Amino acid sequence: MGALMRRPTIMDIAKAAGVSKGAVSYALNDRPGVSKATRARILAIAHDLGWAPSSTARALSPGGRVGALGLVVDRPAHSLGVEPFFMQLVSGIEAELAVTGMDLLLQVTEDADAELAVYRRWAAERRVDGVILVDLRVDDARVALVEDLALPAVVLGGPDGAGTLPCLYSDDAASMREVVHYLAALGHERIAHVCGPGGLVHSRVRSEAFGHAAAEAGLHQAFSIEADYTGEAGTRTTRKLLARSDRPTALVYDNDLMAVAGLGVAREMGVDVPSRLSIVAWEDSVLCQLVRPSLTAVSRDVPFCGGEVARMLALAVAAEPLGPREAPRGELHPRASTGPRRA
Amino acid sequence: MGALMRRPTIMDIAKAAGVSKGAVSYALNDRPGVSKATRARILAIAHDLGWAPSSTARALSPGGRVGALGLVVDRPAHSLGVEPFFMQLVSGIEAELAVTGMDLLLQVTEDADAELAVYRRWAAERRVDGVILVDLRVDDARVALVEDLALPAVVLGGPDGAGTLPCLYSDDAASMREVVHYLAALGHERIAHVCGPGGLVHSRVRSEAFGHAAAEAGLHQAFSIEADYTGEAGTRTTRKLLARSDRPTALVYDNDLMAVAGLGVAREMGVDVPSRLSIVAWEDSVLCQLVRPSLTAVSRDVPFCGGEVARMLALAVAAEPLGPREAPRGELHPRASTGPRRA
DNA sequence: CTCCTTTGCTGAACCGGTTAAGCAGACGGC
DNA sequence: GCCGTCTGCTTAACCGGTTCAGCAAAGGAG
Repeated sequence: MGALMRRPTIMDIAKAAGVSKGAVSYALNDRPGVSKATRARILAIAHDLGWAPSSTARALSPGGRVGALGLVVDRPAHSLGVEPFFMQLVSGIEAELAVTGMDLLLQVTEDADAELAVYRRWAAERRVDGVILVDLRVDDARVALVEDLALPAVVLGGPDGAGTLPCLYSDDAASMREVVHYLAALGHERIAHVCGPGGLVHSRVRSEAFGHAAAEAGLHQAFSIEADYTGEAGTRTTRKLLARSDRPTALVYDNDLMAVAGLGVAREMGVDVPSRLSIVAWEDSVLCQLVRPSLTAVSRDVPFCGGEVARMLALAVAAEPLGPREAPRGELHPRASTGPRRA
Repeated sequence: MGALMRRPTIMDIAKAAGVSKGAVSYALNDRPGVSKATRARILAIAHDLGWAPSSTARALSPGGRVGALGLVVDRPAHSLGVEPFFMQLVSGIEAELAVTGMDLLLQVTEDADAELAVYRRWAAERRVDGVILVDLRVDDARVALVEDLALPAVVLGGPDGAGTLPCLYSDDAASMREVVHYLAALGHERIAHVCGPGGLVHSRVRSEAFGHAAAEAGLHQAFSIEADYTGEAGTRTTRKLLARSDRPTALVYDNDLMAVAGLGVAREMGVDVPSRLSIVAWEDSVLCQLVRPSLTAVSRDVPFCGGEVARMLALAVAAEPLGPREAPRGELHPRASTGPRRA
């Protein structure tokens, strides 16, 4: 049988077909330069030999692509673990990449500088063809860096602060208006918004939208309070809010984790949800559906966004011009944690 | 200034230093063949030029490493999102890889065949130096495949079913005995164990251990019931269990997600936790600490396991012989969801 | 029949590293 | 003074693809 121990190369195919390396390359890449018959013969042999292109060799050629995209997640490991958002995003990205046979490099970093270092390394070592930026910050150093490195990138977020980079944004302000009007319609006046760090663009957008919507609805006791997305912050902040003499009757949390924490605190402090306190979570997830009472949540199709952003990045890598694109906005899913204000 | 637009190569360094490519390579890789003085000069120039090795070029050389490890996660996207386990594992792996400058390729697949296809592709295209196998199944086809492909791999799980592959296992049986004895000491006799799919090795190990420990403790009404790790399965199974006339007084869940779902069902059905029902979750996570009552859980250091398995894989890639290794066992963290059985 | 174009292929350079082989010069032993 | 060895470097092949220039043969136009 003369079993070939090493993986077959195009040279092996060329010998078997009695043609040159070049001809094989043309045939395998569907490029002109070989006759139909020769192409078919080469493809058949390649298939028989179980040939697959060496990603490293291919990437080495001038203009060659690595066939991989990168995603860096810069959040403390423990909070990250419990947030469905990232894995949902990742599975959406992967579903798209699977189509094109590309891969995803995932990196978890502990701080912003480490994240910048990763992009620098990826660019220098040619590890990826492009990157996806999430959790856009105000004056985000990453935007300037990837522009400077000429590393193709797409921002999930924006469009403010995305610089010249293409981005996929959702109209959080509109969703926030929906939430506020919903709570106002239920009679709530003292509403608190537990938001994420002010350094995050989407956090800022939501807080501003919250303020505007509340003013529009004539709610003068509504306010935002900053937390950091972790369960502990949710617990701490909620305790403080519920201990006030002018206790809010409704709370809007910027993520599901803090909302669940808040629900726990309410229970602990004997504040019944939803009769005494209404709770709305921003990201929806199984979590919101599992706890009791189940949480009213703003739900968006995260896997879809992942796929979309991957598609956009593929275009950006191919140097296709690309502007900001809008994702379907998050929709409010009323569940058991919200109800009319009791007198 | 003569700014160099393209990334510097060793050829650029060689020219600047007035030596050959080979000398530069020796210097940069800390290999003999250049004098101390020349080495220092070359390193300085490399640093000035901001040189970084091209991962693709390096990988192309005979015996060259790609500098990346692969992890495939084969679970439905939505359940995966909420389970802290994977992200914890990933961040542990990354922390280790960051030291050596390697990368992690993550792939999420929807079924076992797709997972096998990924390993085949990675091996054929030389995308990774090795892979980490999680969620070991009984008669796992992946073990045979990676052995066949000569793709270095480490199993997180086992040691049964890991074949000749090195593995990192934890003594789940011992942890399960601890759980059962703890519940027995609280007076519980009717204990149900909501386990994962029987096809998973660790699921089977835990179920058997549960049965043995219960028998040891003289609990003849203890039994395991299979579910699939999703929240819905947790909900459904718990409903069934709590509706029985001989309702269990304690439930042990094989993951945190199902435990949280179970807690919700108990609340819904008016079964108070912990006075009427005790609940133990297997994986610990922020989730267990956030819900009310907080969940008693078996906690293991998942990030540590991730780091350890990455270290082991690095050794396996370097063809160092490697046997099964034991991870610290999961420890029971009693919280508010367990208490003495009430008459 | 000649000239020009197209088709189909070959040969070789190239990407950016690694590494074996070769070689000049210094140095030491006897 | 001669030989052998070690040091420090160069040269060139090689990894597995892509791609450009070149070229022979076939086909069509005039």
